[in-house]
Amino acid sequence: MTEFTEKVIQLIKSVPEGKVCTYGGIAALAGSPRGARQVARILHSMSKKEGLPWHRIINTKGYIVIKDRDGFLRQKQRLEQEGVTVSDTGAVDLQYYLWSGPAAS
DNA sequence: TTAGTGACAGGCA
DNA sequence: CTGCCTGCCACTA
Repeated sequence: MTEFTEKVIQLIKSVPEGKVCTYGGIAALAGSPRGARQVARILHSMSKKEGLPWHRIINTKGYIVIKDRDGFLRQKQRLEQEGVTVSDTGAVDLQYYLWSGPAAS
């Protein structure tokens, strides 16, 4: 459990409902602008712990990109459940739902 | 140790 | 928006 990992987890848990954040954004806030992939790996590892709102993390294009088909569906449903509009393809309106960090609160 | 791979990002056509 | 390619970092065989 590195410091980077803890920060990433804290940030993700800090994302308000109805908002989403990008992998790169979380990585940057955690102190590693190039750690987007590590953020993804952390999410994949922590996904089994339902305590983390991993469904609010998407890629920089505003699209849900996930390896597991079921995971994609669960994420889409959870986002819509929080009031986030998600297209069938997994597209999210970043300019309205993007969360830029704790300072944005 | 090297090679392959991935829930990514950014630049370009 | 879509497709292709390069760069990054950590994990696995």
